[in-house]
Order: sequence, then structure tokens, then C-alpha cells
Amino acid sequence: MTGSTRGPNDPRRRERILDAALDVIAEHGAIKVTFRKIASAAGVPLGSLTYYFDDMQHLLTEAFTRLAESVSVRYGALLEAARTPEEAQEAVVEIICGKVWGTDRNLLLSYELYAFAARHPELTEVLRSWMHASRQSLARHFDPLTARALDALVEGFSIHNSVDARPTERADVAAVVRAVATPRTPPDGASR
Amino acid sequence: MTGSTRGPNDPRRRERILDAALDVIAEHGAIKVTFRKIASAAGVPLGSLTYYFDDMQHLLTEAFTRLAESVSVRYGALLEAARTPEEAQEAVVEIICGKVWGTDRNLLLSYELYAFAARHPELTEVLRSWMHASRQSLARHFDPLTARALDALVEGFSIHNSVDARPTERADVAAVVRAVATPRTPPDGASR
Amino acid sequence: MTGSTRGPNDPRRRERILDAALDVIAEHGAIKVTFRKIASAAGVPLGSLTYYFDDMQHLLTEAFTRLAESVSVRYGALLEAARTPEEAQEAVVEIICGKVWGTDRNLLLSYELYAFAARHPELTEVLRSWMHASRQSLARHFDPLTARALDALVEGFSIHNSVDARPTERADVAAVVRAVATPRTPPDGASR
Amino acid sequence: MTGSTRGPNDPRRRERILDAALDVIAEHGAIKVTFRKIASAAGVPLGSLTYYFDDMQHLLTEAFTRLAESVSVRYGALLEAARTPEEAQEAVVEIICGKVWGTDRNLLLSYELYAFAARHPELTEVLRSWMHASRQSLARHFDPLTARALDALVEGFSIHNSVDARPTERADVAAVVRAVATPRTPPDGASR
DNA sequence: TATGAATGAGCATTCATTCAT
DNA sequence: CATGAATGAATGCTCATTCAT
Repeated sequence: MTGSTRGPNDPRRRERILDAALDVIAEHGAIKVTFRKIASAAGVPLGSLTYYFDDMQHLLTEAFTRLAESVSVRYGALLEAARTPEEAQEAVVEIICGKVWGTDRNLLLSYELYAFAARHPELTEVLRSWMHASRQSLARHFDPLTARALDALVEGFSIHNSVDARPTERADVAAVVRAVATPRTPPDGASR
Repeated sequence: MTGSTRGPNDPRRRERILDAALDVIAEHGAIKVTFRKIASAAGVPLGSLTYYFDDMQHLLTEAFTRLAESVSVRYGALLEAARTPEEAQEAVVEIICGKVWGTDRNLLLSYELYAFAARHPELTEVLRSWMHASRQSLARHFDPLTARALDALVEGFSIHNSVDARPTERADVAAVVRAVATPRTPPDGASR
Repeated sequence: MTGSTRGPNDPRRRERILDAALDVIAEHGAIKVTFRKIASAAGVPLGSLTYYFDDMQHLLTEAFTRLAESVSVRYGALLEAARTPEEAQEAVVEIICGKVWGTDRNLLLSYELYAFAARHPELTEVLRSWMHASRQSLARHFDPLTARALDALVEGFSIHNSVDARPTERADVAAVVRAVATPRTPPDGASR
Repeated sequence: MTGSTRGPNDPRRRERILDAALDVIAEHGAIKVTFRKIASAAGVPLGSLTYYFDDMQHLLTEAFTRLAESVSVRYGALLEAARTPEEAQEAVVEIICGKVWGTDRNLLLSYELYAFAARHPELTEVLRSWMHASRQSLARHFDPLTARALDALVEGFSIHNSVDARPTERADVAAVVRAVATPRTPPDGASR
């Protein structure tokens, strides 16, 4: 009674399709996405896809939007849990090293998203919201510039660590985060 | 008769094809690359492509390799020119803000490259060399961990700045670079 | 509950659908008619069409029948109004040149009808009735053979005039009609 | 040796495709033409069609042009053979009744052509040339207005005869043709 | 009685790839 | 050595039709 799997009303089907699309992109690359692969991954008939989505571009746009939002949420959750500046720094380190969003899958999807967004302006806004949300999460604990810097660091380290044969170790990442995050008085008032 | 109007040997043709491939990727996205588009962009006959390259995957692999090397060179050149730590820091800021490699085109191509490389192991090595070269260039002026951190910062800021409606200003970037680059005595003598 | 905003009985809906079908054919060509276009043009829900009509073929058959009848009526009306042989001839000229039925729209629809009818025998009868009605209208004023001839002339001139960059002028059409319509004694008393 | 059926050079393939297209239209109607049907009728691979023709519209345009030209030629040939005014009139009667071009197939195709041309301006010119050629052929024997009238008569009678259960008999057609073609002095100078 | 959500068969078209020259 | 004509497999997408409500 709690919802047949195929009835005329399957309100979760849209979401299933979007998740399947991300799965297919993650597995084969956006370069090889096809309606047929998505339909098969989602376990829905081919005609469903164009019934729910005007065309592939719209489908991908929604799928990537969904990705950005879900990653964003997890990013924020970790920082929200932090209670002290030290915990906040630790959260950043965890985001970088603990693969909170930097799963290979998510990282991969984010490359595809960046590439796709560069050609589809409607996704630029999604990207901006995502970045803005990350910075806001960081801004609960750090000043705005530091928030920007840490966000950039998360991006850069995540990418490089995924490529690196010997990723930067957690303690080292922590040291860098501390350097960026700790305010300090210039040594002798010299520079700038 | 043995080729009067067009010499049978056109040694630059391979390179022309690879550059054309990058142009096509930059313009249409890897998702829409076709032999026809590349051939037309390079001004070579269609048959040329499969004559010089076994298939599209090989062609793209070489094209991306070419991209990585050329970007790498420019990155290194800027740092090599620095004579003092301050100049080195300034070079890093310039790389981030001056769009030395972070041209929209290059950035875009790098997303495509990352996405492509994630699925083609032979490119992982190319990516590693690229990253290694960057770090080596930085290591002329900074200790290894700082080099890694700055490299990550370059990556992250470049990406975020290209998305940001109001990119981080040069002075602010400089401040962050200084914070990462300036060695200091740890508060209580602990790490490193 | 039994249909407050829209009565469950919408007797004109069938007709609206048929008219919309003709509009769609006139606009897009029979080659591109779809249920969706018709439903949208008629302002009725998609399900309506297959509710009222078994399938597209039946719908088109009825639509074309409707067309034939309405055109036929106008043709007849003009001839019925004529009181003298001269007025009858003038009516024929008017039908040809005044675009009584030879509207571009009707002409266009008649091509589609002819093509459709050639493949759907049930429409042959409709076509015959149409032709028969036209001839009957003409037969009020002319002998049977002249009626046939004038009817053919209407058909042919209408088509040719719609294609012609410089259609045959009204006076010339009138002369031809007169030549066909005016009985005369054969040169040497032979034929007929 | 006189040409393998499938070699890389099959210069007649274009024409075969066009003829096959006309066959398919004649058999199924333009409304049901598909590349697959044409390819199969022509005995060529599916990919051939879009290799030789940019798209279906271009293919149909060429096919209809071919039709118009071939019909035009036969029409002209019959009239060219006539040596006296009487023979010319007889040729016209033959064109109408003898199914010179008014084959059911050709008639059918001409309906489709008219419908198609109404929506594809590039065919209007083809139609005009066709009509012009017919009139020129007639103008070898008749004055310009009579040529126009006879051409309209051919068109109209051909169509009506193909619909009619009892087509107008040859002798009657001949009488009408004579009435149109024979110049005469107005009975008593009255009319007009 | 009337609807619109859902589907699968079929379509035009694209394109990497092959291969005769 | 180099080419471009030719092909067939696959793609995104359309749509008549079905059917639960």
C-alpha cells in the first residue's frame, strides 16, 4: 500500500532520474552520458526522461544543481558543528582530508560541473550560490577574507590531493590552515 | 606530380591538429568534440585525423598533454624570474590574479582535462608531472609544504575567482599569500 | 460537483477540434499534424482527441469532410444567386478570380485533401459529393457538359492562378468562360 | 566490369534515391515518408541518404523537381508532334484522357507536390517553370490566352476525371477543347 | 464521462571509423 | 603516403496511444 513501484504516480521518479544521471556521469563521464544509460540506471522507461525533462541540457542542469546543493549541505553541517576556532580549523582540515565532499565521485562530478557550467550560464548562478554558501559557513568562524582563502584552499587541496601520489598529510594541511586562519601582527611593522 | 601544391610532408600538421582539438574543446566542450570539427578547425582533411591518431581518445590524450606542458612552462617562467622572496610572492599573486594560466580558456580546458584524466589513467601521470613541475617552481623560493600550499591556493583561487561575481582583490590575495608564505615561530614551539 | 466551471457536455467541442485540425493542416501541412498541435489549437485537453475520435485517420477524414462541405456551400450560394446566364457566367468568373473558394488556405487544404483522399477510399465519396454538388450548382444555368467543363476550369484556373506570378486577368478569364459557356452551331453540323 | 553495384563510385545513386523517394511518396503519401523507407526502396544504406542530401526537405525538394521536369517533358513531346491545329487539339484531348501525365501516380504526386510547394518557396519556382513550359508547348499552336485556358482545362479535367465515377468522355472533352480553342466572331457584336 | 500521466516504437540525424584509391 | 566517400550503429527526441482515475 505504501506506494507501488510503478504506478502512474511515482513522485520520487524525477529525483531518481537526477541521481541516476549523476551516477552515469560519474561512471562514464559527461562526454558519454546518454538518455538510454540514465534510463537504465534509474530503472525507468526511456520515454520517461523526455517526459520529465525538456531535453538533456535541462536534465543535466537540474542534476548538477542537485549535486551542488547536496554537497553544500554537508560542507555546512561540518562547520556548523564547530564550537571554537580550533574546532572550526579542524573542521576545515577534515573537509580537505576526510573527503567530506572531496569524495573521488564528488570531485569528479565537480570537474564535469565546472566544465558544463562554463557553457551554460544558468549554472553559473548555481555555482555562485554554492561558493557563497561555503563562504558563509566559514564566515561563522573566520573573517571574510580568511573565509575566502580557506575556501580556495579546500578547493585546491582537494583537487591536488586526489591527483597526488602522496597527498599532503593531515598534519601539514592543518599547519597551513592554521597559518591562513591565525590573525597576527606583522613581525616588525615593515611590510606593505 | 609528387605533391607540387602541397608538400607530402607537413611536419607541423600533428601539432596543428592538437591545437585545433584544444580550440574545439574550449569552444564546444569535450562533450561535443568531433573529428569533423577538429579537422575543419585545423584546416586538414578528415582522413588526416585517423591517419595521425589511432582514435579520438589518443588524440585527446596528446592534446591535453600538450596543454599541461604549455601551461606548466608559463607558470615556471614567472617564478624563475623572481629574485627575492618578496618577488616570488608577487609572482604567485600575479599567477592568481593576472590570469597567467588562469585564462578562462585554460581554466575551462583544465576542467575538461581533470574530468578526462579521471577516466584515463595515462593522463594521471601527465597531471602529476604538471603538479610536480609547479611545486618545483615554487620550491625554488619556498619550503616544500609552503610550495604545496601555494600551489593549492593558486588552483583554488583561480577557480573561485573565475566564478565569483566579485573576485577576491589583488591586495587581499597578496595578504593571504603572505600569510601562507611567511614562516613564523609557532605560538608555543610545537609543530614543525 | 457535476461540473460547475465547465459543463460536462460541450457539444461544440467536436467541431472545434475539426476546425483546429484544418487550421493545423493549413499552417503546418498534413505531414506535420500531431494530436498535440490540434489539441493545443483547439484549446482542449490532449485526451479529448482520442476520446472523440478513434485515431488520427478518422479525425482527418471528418475534418476534410467538413472542409468539402463548407466550401461546397459557398460555391453553390454564389451560383444560386445568379438570375440570368450572364450573371451565372459572372459568378463563375467570380469564383475563379474572387477567391471565393480559392483562398490560399482552401486551395492548400484541397491539395492535402486530394493527397489524403487518394489513399483513403472513404474520402473518395466525399470528393465525389463535392464535385457533384458543384456541377449541380452549375447545372442550374448550363447544360451538363458545360457544367463539367466550367467546373474543371474553376479547378484548373484556381490552381494555376495561385502559382502564377502574373495570374490570368479577370477579363481574360471571363472570355474563356464565355467561350465555354456559349452554345453555338458547329461549323459544319458534325459533332454532338 | 560495367560498374559494380556497390563500389565507392555509384554515380547513379543520387538519382536512384530520388526516384525511390517518389515511389515511396506515391505509395505511402508524403505524410509517411521516412528515410528508412526510401533507403530500403532504393536499395542503399540508410547513411547514404544524409550523405547525399542535407536533410529530408532537401531530398524531397530535389525529388519533386525531378518529377516536374519529367512530366513536363512528356507533356511537351506530345504537343510538339502535332502538325495542324486539329492535331494540336487532339493532343490536348489525349493529354487529358489518355493519361499522358495524368497517371494516377503522377496526379497523386502532383497533389503532394502542390501541398509541399505551398510551404517551401524554393519549389514555387519549379512549379512556375513547369506551368510555363506547358503553356509554351501549347503556345506553339494556340494564342497565349487559349494556351492558359487549355492548360487550366488539362489540370482541372485530369483531377476531376480521376475522382469521377464516370469520367467525362473523350468526345465530350474534345468538344470542350474545341470550344476553347476555336476563335470565333461574336454572334452579333453584342457582348462585352 | 473525461483526462493527462506515462510509455515504447519509431524517427531524422550524427559520426567514428573503414578502405579503395 | 594521404584522402574522402561511404556506412551502420547509436543518439536525442517525438508522439500516437493506452489506461488508471
